Amino acid sequence: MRFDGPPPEPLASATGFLLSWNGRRTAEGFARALQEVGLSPPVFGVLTLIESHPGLTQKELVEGSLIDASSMVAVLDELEAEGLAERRVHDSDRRKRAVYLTSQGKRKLAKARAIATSFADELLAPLDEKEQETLRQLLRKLARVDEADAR
Amino acid sequence: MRFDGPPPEPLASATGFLLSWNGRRTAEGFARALQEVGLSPPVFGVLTLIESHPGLTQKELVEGSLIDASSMVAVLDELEAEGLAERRVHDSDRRKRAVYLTSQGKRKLAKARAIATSFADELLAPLDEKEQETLRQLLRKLARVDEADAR
DNA sequence: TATTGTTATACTCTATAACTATA
DNA sequence: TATAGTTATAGAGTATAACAATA
Repeated sequence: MRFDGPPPEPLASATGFLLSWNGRRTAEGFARALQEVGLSPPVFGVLTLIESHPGLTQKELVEGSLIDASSMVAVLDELEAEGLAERRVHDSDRRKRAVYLTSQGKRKLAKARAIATSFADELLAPLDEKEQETLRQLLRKLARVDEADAR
Repeated sequence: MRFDGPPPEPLASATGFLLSWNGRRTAEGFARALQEVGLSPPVFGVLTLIESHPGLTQKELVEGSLIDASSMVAVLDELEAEGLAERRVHDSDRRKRAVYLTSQGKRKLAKARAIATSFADELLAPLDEKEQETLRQLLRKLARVDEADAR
């Protein structure tokens, strides 16, 4: 799909279409930006998740992410092959693997996060700071993020 | 990808991630809703485009949509096979095909539009009307829709 | 018998490049 | 020689189901 120009009318007046279009454009730009450090968006997401909860099992990573079990195997294989994360056998249950970042993984994640932030700044440049914050809060509400926190 | 619950923290605090996540969820829900009338989102988009500009050539449809030339062939093949649109040889240039909706295509589009509208209502239900309008305008601004109009 | 992780496989979507027919 | 449309093919991304190891 092409994202060089604005989305075509008459669809561009519908909020649902605008959500899809902006979302897809964001995802593709984000993926392109992350290629700089050789990461894909799912890999970046999993790195982020491991950092905030070191030692999660693969199953827990699957539950806490948007990725299914077999894709998680591929992601972790890649992370291990590049020395960014490691699977350790779980203490009490040898079926389980506890996953940790290596120090190299932590450094890579910091780099990737900087790239993601600067990409987001560029993406959101058409909006001033107040508008950006309004958008963020509306999107959180739409995704029901805060309701989930309140559970 | 799963969209049953809210997106995982800590990513859910980033506007860029929220854009991708909401966009993808919207696109998938929209696709599921359209299955009711046997249409895919690209097919729906092309139907909409033909309706607003009857007689466009395939090339013009490609330029006015987000779909590349070879995918457009597949979309139009499908529309013709189902009797929703037809390709006519262009008057002055026999390489070109001018594309029109059939009356059946117009009826189907009306049905699909009703489904799309009711899906969007449901999707946007967490926001009140004023918030929905704010979101719509922020997304248009982000997509630079109005700037393009002003050109 | 159930669960964790793995493998093999198939499916959808889209992009690329080669081909045809007309200009 | 260039353009409109078509066909064939390949690639990314993801999902499904069968399988091995362990509980």
